[in-house]
Amino acid sequence: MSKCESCIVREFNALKSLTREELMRVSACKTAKIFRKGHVIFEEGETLNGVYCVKSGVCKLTKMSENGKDQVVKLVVKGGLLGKRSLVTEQKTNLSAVALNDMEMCFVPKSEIMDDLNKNPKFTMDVLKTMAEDLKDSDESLVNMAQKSVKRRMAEILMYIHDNFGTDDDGYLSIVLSREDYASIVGTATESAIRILSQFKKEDIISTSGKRIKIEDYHSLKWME
Amino acid sequence: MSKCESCIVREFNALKSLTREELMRVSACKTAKIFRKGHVIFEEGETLNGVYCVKSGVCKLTKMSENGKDQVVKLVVKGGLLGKRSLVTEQKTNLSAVALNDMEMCFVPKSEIMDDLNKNPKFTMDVLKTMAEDLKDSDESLVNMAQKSVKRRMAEILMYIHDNFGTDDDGYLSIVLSREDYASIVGTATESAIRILSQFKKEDIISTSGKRIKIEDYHSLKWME
DNA sequence: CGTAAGCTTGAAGTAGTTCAAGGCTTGTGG
DNA sequence: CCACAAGCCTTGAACTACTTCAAGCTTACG
Repeated sequence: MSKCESCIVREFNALKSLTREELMRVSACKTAKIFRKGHVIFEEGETLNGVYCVKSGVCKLTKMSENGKDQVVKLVVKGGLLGKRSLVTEQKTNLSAVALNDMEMCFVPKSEIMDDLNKNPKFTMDVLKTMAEDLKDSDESLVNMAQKSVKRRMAEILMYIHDNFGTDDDGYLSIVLSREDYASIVGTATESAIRILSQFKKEDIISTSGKRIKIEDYHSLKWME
Repeated sequence: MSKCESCIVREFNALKSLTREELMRVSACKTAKIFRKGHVIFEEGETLNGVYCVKSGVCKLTKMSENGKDQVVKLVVKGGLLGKRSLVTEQKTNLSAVALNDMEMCFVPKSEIMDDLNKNPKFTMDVLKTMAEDLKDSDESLVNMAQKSVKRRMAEILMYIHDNFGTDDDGYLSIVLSREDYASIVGTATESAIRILSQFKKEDIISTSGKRIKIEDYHSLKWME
């Protein structure tokens, strides 16, 4: 098992503010875990006793609505921390996390890191900053959800995935989501999501191959209605 | 001007974690401000150089969508802090704040409080906790917006206002919002908001008097579709 | 007491949902 | 390696929710 001190992922998240000694202590207690595609990492309502740090792979954070449909709240990739909120409050988690492909993660027990959170202001400040950023993103999502059309939201999520997570060698989006996942991100019925994607396909804005999606005309997506 | 040390509002927000000395210093630098109904406290994109602490009155935090419509993100009342996010990150604010009725606020310059944020872990932790709570609320709102009908969302915002901000002596909601504000919270056209409220009125779930709203049958709201 | 701002209603149009059926992939066991 | 089943993906058609424009009404306020 590699050490936290030398883990590249550290550069991407709040752990970078820990001192060398703090990191070594954390490193000694962490557990590396592998989650297979589709695996539920944790579920809404569970008590988390630590945070997960994503080393590779992608997962979705979802919340169940009263109508029985899941809503995707956020996608998390390399460097992201799962369970930040539960670390700070004493509450159970309000989201579920599901692996979208095979993932490598490090689990750091709460007990190890709480002490640093209370004593290292730089670290606390850094967690605070990522939280503030999350909050800003969340405001943005809320407005998008409330005011934009399904078509527009779909265009934006495709661009978001393209820009943030990139494409594979053939030019297809490297994150492969089911139509149901897309529907759940955009907040619509699966059929609606499919219809929008079909329309994009007909207009030569995207091309598909099974579930995979390639963006052919990025510019058209950008100026969508 | 009264002192922060003896301000009751302090009990409701993160300032409670400041030591007596810290509070006295903050107190010496704060400015009391009065904002009249409808007054814009700050606007999206402004650089805030401090936080506002609400002593009385209510304000809405809104974000402008690309379609030109405002979306209400949050209502803030006594004890709430405005500009928390801008305190932590060095960024401009992403929301606008508008007074919904006459408000009393204290303005604390950033310079005064940043030092405490860096040196008093208890205070930082407390800000972190309220931020985590905001984030949870925000997730909840996102799911509601994405998955629930306008009617349902309207019912919930009425109950929310009733439960959190109470009623006046006649039983009317003590926060008075325009139909446009309701539309902007629920994320719909003003006419839709009006129609839903009219429907509630016809079904004797609410009664109205001008803009004011009284909830007659709380139970019907609760079991809405 | 007049006028502007906000509330209400109607009617027509559009976007999104739902149910139902059929077609493709992918993976599995014979 | 093929066949078949399960799980996606796709499409159609009817329905419902929401929007938009347009007009009339009520209330608050100078």
